[in-house]
Amino acid sequence: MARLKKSDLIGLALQAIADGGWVIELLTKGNEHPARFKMSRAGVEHHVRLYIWNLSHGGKSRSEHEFRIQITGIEQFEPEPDGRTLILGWGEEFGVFAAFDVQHRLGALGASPSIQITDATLKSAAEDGGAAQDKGDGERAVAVRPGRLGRYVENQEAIHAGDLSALLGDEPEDEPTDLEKSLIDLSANDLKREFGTPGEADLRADVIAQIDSLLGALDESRPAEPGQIGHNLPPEAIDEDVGVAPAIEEAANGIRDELAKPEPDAAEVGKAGAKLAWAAHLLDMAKAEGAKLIEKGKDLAREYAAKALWGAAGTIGVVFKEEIVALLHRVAEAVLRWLQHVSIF
DNA sequence: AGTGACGAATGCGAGAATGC
DNA sequence: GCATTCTCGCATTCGTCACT
Repeated sequence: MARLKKSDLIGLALQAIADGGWVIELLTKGNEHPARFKMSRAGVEHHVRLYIWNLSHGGKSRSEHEFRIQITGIEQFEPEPDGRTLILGWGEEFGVFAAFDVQHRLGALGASPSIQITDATLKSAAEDGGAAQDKGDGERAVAVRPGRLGRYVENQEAIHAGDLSALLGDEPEDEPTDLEKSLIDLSANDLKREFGTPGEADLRADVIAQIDSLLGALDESRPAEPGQIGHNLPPEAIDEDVGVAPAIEEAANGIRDELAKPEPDAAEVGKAGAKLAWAAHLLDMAKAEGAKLIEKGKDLAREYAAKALWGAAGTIGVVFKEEIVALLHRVAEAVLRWLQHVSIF
């Protein structure tokens, strides 16, 4: 069976999460295992530790239905402090990830322990998006299609507790728009860039002008007594009713700061642009789905955006917010034009 | 090209579950 | 109670890859 290299496995998982609209910042080298990374989207941010192996069949002498990962190269699993820990197996022939609950695997490991999952669970996930298998002792092995891996990360605890609604929901996959995909693609760190070429200054000035309009519109739509919002928006802040504006402002200011430099970090600009495009996407979805999301939304990021758009306290005018959505699109498009101009393929 | 490290394939054994 | 089956974990072997 095809076997992927460690760097490919890590890349596959990161790509699956990125395809869900998350901006990924890898904190370890490409083949370092476990991999650690930061995933962020519209003000929501998770630090993640990723353990991943190929999923293989149990062997000739084993049940034909048995698949497993074999834990090699580590003495024990170490959970990510204040973050998420993923134990994944990539099942190439099923096109799904197997995911195991780190809370049940925190003890010392043997010389070459393995963790099993059945083909029925893997097939079921390939069809339905996700599936769980009771392994006894309260442990559930989960299988998840790549397009929903981001949801798995967000709802890991509930899913291993048996609530698969986040994986099985009828909502469309959180597919990024073409604009977001293009920005994410052009945010690759290994792309060469060239600055100061003819026309580049004009494109750069256009981005800054659009950002100024956006920040101005945000200022105007701010309630009379806004309450000062902190710098970064930590994940736990989702529960607070602070709106999506701080995350937008942070991304916009980040772009402006970079573009003030003679040689900006284009990858950072691209990632921030993707964040703005995603915010616009969320706000569009929230507008379409209306206030019901505020009550029922399972996707925290979308709920968060819905609150921001509709104004949880009724203090923010929709007309202003629609204008802001349009401005977010314009900034992201301007960033894309600039990135396309400075990137060398 | 040689070497070592790593990871997957394979086989085996222990223990639990099930059926007679 | 015993035999069989199944699940799970461990050990060994072997192939692949990276490094020198």
